[in-house]
Amino acid sequence: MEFKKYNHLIEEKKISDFWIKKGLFKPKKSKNKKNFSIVIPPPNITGRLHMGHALNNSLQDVLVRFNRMKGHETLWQPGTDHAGIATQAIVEKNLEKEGIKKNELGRENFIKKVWKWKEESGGIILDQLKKLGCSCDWTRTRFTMDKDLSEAVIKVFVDLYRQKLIYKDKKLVNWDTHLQTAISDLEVIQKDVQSQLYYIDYKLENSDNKITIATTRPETMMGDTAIAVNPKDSRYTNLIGSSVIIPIVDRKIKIIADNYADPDQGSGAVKITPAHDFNDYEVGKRNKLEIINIFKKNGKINNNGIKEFIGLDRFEARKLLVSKLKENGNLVKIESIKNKVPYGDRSNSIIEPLLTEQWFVDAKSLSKKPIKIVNQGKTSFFPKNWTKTFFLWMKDIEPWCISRQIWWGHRIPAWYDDYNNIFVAENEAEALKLANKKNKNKKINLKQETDVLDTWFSSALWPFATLGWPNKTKELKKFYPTSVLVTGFDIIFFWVARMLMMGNHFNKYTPFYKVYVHALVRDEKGQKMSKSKGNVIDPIELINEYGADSLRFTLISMASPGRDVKLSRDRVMGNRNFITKIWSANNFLKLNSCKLETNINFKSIKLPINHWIFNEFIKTQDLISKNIDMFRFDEASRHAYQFVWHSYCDWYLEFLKPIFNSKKKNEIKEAKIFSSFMMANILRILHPFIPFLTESIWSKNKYNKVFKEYLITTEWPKYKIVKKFNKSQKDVNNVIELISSIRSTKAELKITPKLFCDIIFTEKSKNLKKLVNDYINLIKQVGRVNGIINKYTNDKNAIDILVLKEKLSLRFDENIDLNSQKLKILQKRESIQKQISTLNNKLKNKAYVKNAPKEIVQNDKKLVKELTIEDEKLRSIVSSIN
RNA sequence: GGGUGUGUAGUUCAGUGGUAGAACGCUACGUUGACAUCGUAGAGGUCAUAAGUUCAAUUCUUAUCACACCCA
Repeated sequence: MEFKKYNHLIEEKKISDFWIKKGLFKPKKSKNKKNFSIVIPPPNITGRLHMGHALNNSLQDVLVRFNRMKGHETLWQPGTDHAGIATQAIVEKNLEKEGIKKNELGRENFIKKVWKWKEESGGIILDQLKKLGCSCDWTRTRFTMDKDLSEAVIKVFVDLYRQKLIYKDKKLVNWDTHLQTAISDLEVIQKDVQSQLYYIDYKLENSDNKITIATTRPETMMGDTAIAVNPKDSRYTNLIGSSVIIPIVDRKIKIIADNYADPDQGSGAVKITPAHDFNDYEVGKRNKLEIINIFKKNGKINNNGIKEFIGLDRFEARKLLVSKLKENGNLVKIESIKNKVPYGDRSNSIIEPLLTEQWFVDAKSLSKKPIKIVNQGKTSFFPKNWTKTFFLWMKDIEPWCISRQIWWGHRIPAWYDDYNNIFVAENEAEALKLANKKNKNKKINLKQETDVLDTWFSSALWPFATLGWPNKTKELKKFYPTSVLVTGFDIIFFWVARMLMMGNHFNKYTPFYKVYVHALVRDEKGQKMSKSKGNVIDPIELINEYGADSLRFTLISMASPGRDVKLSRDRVMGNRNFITKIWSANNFLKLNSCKLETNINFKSIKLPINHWIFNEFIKTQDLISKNIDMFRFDEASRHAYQFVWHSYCDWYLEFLKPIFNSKKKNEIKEAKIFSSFMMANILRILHPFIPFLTESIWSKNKYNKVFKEYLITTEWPKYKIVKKFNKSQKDVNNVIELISSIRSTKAELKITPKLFCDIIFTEKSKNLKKLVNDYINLIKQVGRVNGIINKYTNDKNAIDILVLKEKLSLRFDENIDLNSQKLKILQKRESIQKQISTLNNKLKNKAYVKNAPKEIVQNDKKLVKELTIEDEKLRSIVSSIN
């Protein structure tokens, strides 16, 4: 009979549609009244599924499916975020292709275009997650710009403002001149670059003396308001307080003393430009220096610059200024150095510190509660060393700049009157009320703040806003706090910390009990995947080629704590083979018309191999369960793989064959039912890892009739080890060892495996003899044995071997060459004797016998005895070969 | 500069204070109508280096080296 191959493309699509159509991803009232919930880290609407997503969501799905099967009422809350800057940039670019400019379109119309784009292209990544098998409750899909979520954002903003935890301030911020918006310090990437360090002479006023400073940004000289030297730097003490002239710019500034100047850096004197450097800004504040801003918002020189530079881009200005310095003889030297330069993570353009008015969250105040919560273990990180990283940042947190000068996002609910008074309220009507109170009897003209909020501001509310907050919904009651957050370490600060701040501020409870932090997915050489390196593996491509199950199983099995996932195509292929193996094992059951029609009555199970496989299964089931609970996905999947392939397929199915070939009707019947029963249970324990294949086989085998459920909602197996089965479990393990010994002996003797042999007992071998007799039918077929010869003949074609420390002889029908075997035994003896002697040396050591635990010493003694006996038996075998 | 993590078989990784494991790869051989996307057998390790603690260290401590990441 020939079977169809498993077609993952067809099956996965079919099963996925089926689950969704039947609504099986929705939370289902639980009998045990326990709840389990996860909120998805919302991918942004411009995103496409990459390996990081695939790993992140495969792991969540394991947890979700596992807990659903455990009978908990389970919600996996999906959704996307609006990615303010990224989305605006894409839509803007698309419009430009049509010749439409954003500013001509106007704010309102532009936002309409963004929504249109979102409806058309913003859901792709969610469809990709469905393809991966994610069992989110898709009917609850949320978007950070949804009406209710936006209301939550506004409420949070207003509340925090009233609590003075949000404020407006004029500060130096990270300004992206390309996007023309402020960004938070987390969105700035410090990159190592090769730069030029310019040494420039500033002439002292009324003197021919000069002072040399070093800078990588000569153009900012136009904004210089001092030169700082270290008060302890004896080279300059006499110059403190005197004035110098900025070359080219021709403006007078003072030399001041400030500890910021490092005598060992450059010349020890440093120019101070408070408007364009964070450190200089502090120096300026300390010394009450003037602040001269020389840049426009697009990075071009403004009217504060010298005449011929106005309107030049910052880099052109630098070039021109350097050439002028050279001409004038002010440039001492240029040094090539490595330094860090700030870049915007979205625009990849150099960030300019710029003095502007922005909105800030008092992160310091909001950080206190999360620090406490994590300290108390109410939210805990796994692996736990991330706690330290979290604290390090949290305890040294800076105000969070939340305003963005873009259009797409939550517009800040603040209104200004003509006198620039600020009124923060949930809507304009409320703001007007406030304004009326303030400006009695005056005519009021309100204008809303044009800035929008940082996307992460709304993401910070994700765990409760998606559940209906601020309304007291039943979802909020049931599923908040969420059970676990699964995320990559790269967004611990961006997202996790901020959710902890907001969650703990606005709710009685912390947003999640546990945070499982997984690693990065890299390529097989351990390199970060990036488009520029061209080593990106597209998960969708792998899914199409090998199936979602194969990809999932690979990622899950490689998710060891604290280690990056090094993914290669070969590995996915290997796991595809595992999928195929299960499929073909099921074909074997079908071929033998194995069927499960009712549940199993364990008392009626007689066959030792069934006892064996069952107890081995229980061991596996418990290991998987325990390991998933401990977030050891790698271990869990390893045990599953090991059991299914090497116990069920390699041995159990082989042991079934002699039974199916026999004429014992009762045994055949039991074997057919029990093998199916075990298959059903295998499908159950594998389901969280490889949901598609398992559900597909489950439905084809009609197991839902017995278990009254689809696989996805069936119970996680709850069976316990049957003690009565222990004897046969041990026996079958011994039979396996015997058969393995026979096989390796044949291989060592270079006898074709095809050949059958006889078993002869040459000495008492009481236990072994009984075992062989009891299991002779299995041994005959699986071990290729003719039978047992009870009479010992000194046969030249026979060889003695040790199995389970007892001796037995294998007799072959053709001449055998014992020499290779002899060599093998001699090697074995050598290793045994070495072991014996190390053990004896240990036992001679009085300190060891005195200090080591008794069991250990006892065990050593026992081992010496056993090894000595084994060695003696091997010796006699060798001598018999002679 | 500060911090974190990782060095175990050819590769990717588990693991343990007291006999070193898996998967993939490799080699040889193919016997059974589930499976060649397979089966059987096998080779392969000074557990990064050094010192210390201990009766005993691959495991604990410290230092060094290498690599990766985070923060400044």
